[in-house]
Amino acid sequence: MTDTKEKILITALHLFARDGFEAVSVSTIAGELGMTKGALYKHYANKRDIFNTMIQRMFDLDQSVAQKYGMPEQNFNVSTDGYDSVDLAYLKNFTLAQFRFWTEDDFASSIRRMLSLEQYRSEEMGRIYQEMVVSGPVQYLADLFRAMMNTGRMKVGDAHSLAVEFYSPLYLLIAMSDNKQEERDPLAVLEGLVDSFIGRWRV
Amino acid sequence: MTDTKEKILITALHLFARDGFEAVSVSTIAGELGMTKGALYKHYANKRDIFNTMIQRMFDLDQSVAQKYGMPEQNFNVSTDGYDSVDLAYLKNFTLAQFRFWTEDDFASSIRRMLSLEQYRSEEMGRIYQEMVVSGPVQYLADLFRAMMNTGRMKVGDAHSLAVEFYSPLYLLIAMSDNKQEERDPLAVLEGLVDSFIGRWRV
DNA sequence: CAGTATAGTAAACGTACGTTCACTTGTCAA
DNA sequence: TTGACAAGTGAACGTACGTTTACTATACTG
Repeated sequence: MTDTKEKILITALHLFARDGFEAVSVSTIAGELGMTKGALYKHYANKRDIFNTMIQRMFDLDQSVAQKYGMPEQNFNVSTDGYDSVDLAYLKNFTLAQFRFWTEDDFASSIRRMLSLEQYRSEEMGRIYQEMVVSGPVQYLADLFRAMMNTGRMKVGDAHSLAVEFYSPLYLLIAMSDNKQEERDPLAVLEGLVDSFIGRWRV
Repeated sequence: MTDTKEKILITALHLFARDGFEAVSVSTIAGELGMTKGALYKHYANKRDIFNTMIQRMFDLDQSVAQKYGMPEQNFNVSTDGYDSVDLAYLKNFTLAQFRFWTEDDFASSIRRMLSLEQYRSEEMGRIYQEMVVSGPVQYLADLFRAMMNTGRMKVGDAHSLAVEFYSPLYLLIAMSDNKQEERDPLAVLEGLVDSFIGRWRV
């Protein structure tokens, strides 16, 4: 029962991430699982309910990942507390882990692609997508850099611009990884750029 | 006649850019223009024909823009000829113009958002999107940097990594600009980062 | 063992889709 | 003036959609 409900969620997520919510039919989801669409309504109230469950799952996952890597919780709301123990070297590990998370983790990668397809449909979806992988991380890093500058753990500069500079390669390389046939190892490129950044801004 | 056909194209493009091709109905497009859907088929063979015309228009536009700014033609195929007269200062102007083009030009901005919504639906759409605003520009810049290094117009380094470093802020700021309520001027941030890059890599 | 959820099927519901067609209108050249 | 053509209407086509319903088989629980 719970197993079937979970299979529906993951199957639907994969389809939504490729074609978008509206372009995927309930019949297709059910067919992919070898069942009829009627059975699907024993587990979810309607099509939108499947989608909403994914979003809820994503919010839950985000919190647990932030805790796992010891970073101050984002929860898609930036807080300026708890930055005291973070330095540039630790930030590097977190950044590489973030890349792997958004490209290799099946759920995270799928939800990211799905939300990128829904981001213009409503103000709410746009906000969620932005806070998850666009302006959210930038805002977060800017606050982090400001805190590090104030406590002498980093040279002083324009925190917002530096946040854009630091985060943008991660964002671009994630987008590039959606396309296969990439010859260069994106993780090596990312690591090189992070090292270069650290070399220029560490005290 | 030609005027109506053009209005249909632009109206459909705006709708496709917000909701995606499949989620927009022919009735909605016609209704937006105050006509019935039957009339629409006097101008386009079917719904897909409207979409294909947009793509063709985009390829045409890309060529003319590349010529306008005096850059060697991309045409979504990277060529290593014609890089001789380009230097880092000129590249800065081109980069700022590119940002304005992809965010302010109505057609370019709409087609970019539409293709981002279609990029996972087929291998072909993914390739077009990538070559237009993701790996295409990176490849192009890498070739450009290599040529500049070989002729002593730029310090020597890893061209591909530098291309990612140079292009990624542009790509991220374009994505951020899709979300309003941005307080900082993205063009100023971009210009600052480009200046910083030039300062580090000019001979 | 009887009874009651649970998880599934198959068919039907009304609605909306993309597309076609017969028909009407206006324009303009022969 | 007439006749062809371009552009639009509105209804109809068949199909597919999301959802509901009546029914069935299975499995746990008193």
